[in-house]
Amino acid sequence: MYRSNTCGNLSSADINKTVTLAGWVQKTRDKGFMIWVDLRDRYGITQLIFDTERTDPSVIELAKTLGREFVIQVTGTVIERESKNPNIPTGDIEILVSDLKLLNASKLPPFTIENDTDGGEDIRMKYRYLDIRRNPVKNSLIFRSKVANEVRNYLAEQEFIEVETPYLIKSTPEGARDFVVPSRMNEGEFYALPQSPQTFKQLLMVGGMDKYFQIVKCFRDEDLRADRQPEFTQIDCEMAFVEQEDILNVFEGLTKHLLKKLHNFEIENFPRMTFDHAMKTYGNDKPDIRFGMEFGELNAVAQHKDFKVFNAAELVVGIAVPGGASYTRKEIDKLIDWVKRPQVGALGMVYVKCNEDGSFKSSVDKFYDQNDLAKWAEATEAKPGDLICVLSGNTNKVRAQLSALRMELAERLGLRKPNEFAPLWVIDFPLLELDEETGHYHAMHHPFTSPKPGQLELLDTDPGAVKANAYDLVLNGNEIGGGSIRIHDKETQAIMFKHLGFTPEEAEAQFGFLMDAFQYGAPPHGGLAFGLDRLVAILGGQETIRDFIAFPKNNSGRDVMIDAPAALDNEQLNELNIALNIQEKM
RNA sequence: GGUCUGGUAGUUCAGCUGGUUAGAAUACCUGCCUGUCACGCAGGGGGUCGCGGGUUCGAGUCCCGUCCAGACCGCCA
Repeated sequence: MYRSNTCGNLSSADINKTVTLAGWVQKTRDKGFMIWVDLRDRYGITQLIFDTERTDPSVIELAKTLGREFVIQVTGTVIERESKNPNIPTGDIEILVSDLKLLNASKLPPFTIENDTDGGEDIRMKYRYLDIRRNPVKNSLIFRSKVANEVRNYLAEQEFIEVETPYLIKSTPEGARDFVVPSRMNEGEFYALPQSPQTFKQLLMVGGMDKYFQIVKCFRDEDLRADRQPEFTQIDCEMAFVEQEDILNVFEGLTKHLLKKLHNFEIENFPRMTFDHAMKTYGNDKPDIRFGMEFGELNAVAQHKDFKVFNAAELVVGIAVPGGASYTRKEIDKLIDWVKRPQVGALGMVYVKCNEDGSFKSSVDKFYDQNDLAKWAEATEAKPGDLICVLSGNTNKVRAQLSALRMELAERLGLRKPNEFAPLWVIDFPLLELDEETGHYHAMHHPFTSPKPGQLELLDTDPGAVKANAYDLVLNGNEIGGGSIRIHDKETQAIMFKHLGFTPEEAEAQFGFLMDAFQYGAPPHGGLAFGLDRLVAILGGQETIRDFIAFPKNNSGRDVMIDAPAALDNEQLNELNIALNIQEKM
């Protein structure tokens, strides 16, 4: 037996007990007459004491050699501390050690194993196994496990069945790039790793599985972000014989269950907002509604004077920044520089200070009088003391820019409170999205999404106006889940593929198996998938998902710990019938 | 593919308009210390300033290139 207790559960109730503990040396404090050692495991820290008067000299001698992160086993008596530490759960007691065994020594760790480590991201990733010993990472992984358990509890209760779908599947040209795996037995052919189990879960519905879910890895070979990894985990769900309303209810229930179990946070029915309304009011299809600062469109009250910039603009739109009227000229100039950064891309910004006395001072006083500005304030719901920030130009671009400004200012003003949760359904997404570069439409969600009833005909006349039975669940400005009611008949699916630019032959070659299945009694069905990594991070109050993934990849998709990806040797390449074609860099 | 920021001790960083022997904190090592818990005190070791080239009497500092890391844009059905 390595241990009788953990380092987190002894208290004054255990005084005089003989216990055996095992763990890592967090820290030694050698006072000469006594040595204290903080012993750490997953459960906490317990203080060990080696006393020149009460401990065998040979044990003291060994204790003096202990360094950080040595793995030891001790046996001793639980005693009451002479000076207690109220900051930790085990602070009333310590272990008077009688036996010390060194289980394994440790090299000096490259960074300190503490909550506020001295190590940067880089070095922590290289020694991730040491990083995981730190509370922030350890607790994040434990939290993730809890979330996954609660998901399973809830869905099992609702009679969902967890089914595993294959990881080695077929590449399709739509959507994200696939990770590709060469087949040794099938010369010159490749599997692809799934971007999502989409078609398989639909086939499970055809197979009568009715209510399916899976906590499943998905893979996308696209560039990364703080909240995007090449392999990520989805809570993937599908239901048969359901309408959109049924799905929203089930997964609103799941989200409520998680908020209740993990944060004891209760909330009434989630608000619902159409995609069009979200874009108009927040410039964004995943608005953070923990705070206001809603868009006020100003075309009607700003395009009647000689200000050419506004008159030429498709959209003039502003937001009111609470308390912003007190910003200095310098601060406002910095704000203007911020929106002009290439990442945001605005050409400039007009501002209006709403003074406490009800008057207005703007950067365009030359063109607009107090009456005009009062109407702007009305449209943006600006109060005395606020600053109205106004952008103009191409509708889509301006909305994106003002949305970026809204989020940035809210962050600076502390309006994005991590312990507040504001879920939201965004519904009625467009079915298709125009690719500005190619001029072609592609599926906004995916090609299996059904159009709203009666809108199929619109596809020929005004494809951009067709709305889909598609919905996203948004939490605090993050898309945490999305789904749709699917197409379940071959004819409609064929029409969709046609509009997405597939020839009938291409559609048959890539998705023939699905359309075949639709001919054998496919039930109406739909579903949704949550991004587990992001969901866990947001529920955990963090922006970055990396600490909620045990072994994440870095910005360039590398695992710096195992040093992957890596080259294959020639023997392996030969076996796979692969010849490399790498151009020498000039 | 692009924009921006960074790379100096084990680690996190400072290092001005180019100018003696490149610093601090922390970690580490040694000694001291009768209740520590961010222990304290005294001392010590520790550097290819990412890499390559250039400008210069002289480069951590300026210029060019390159590699690496991070954030973002494009991308992510």
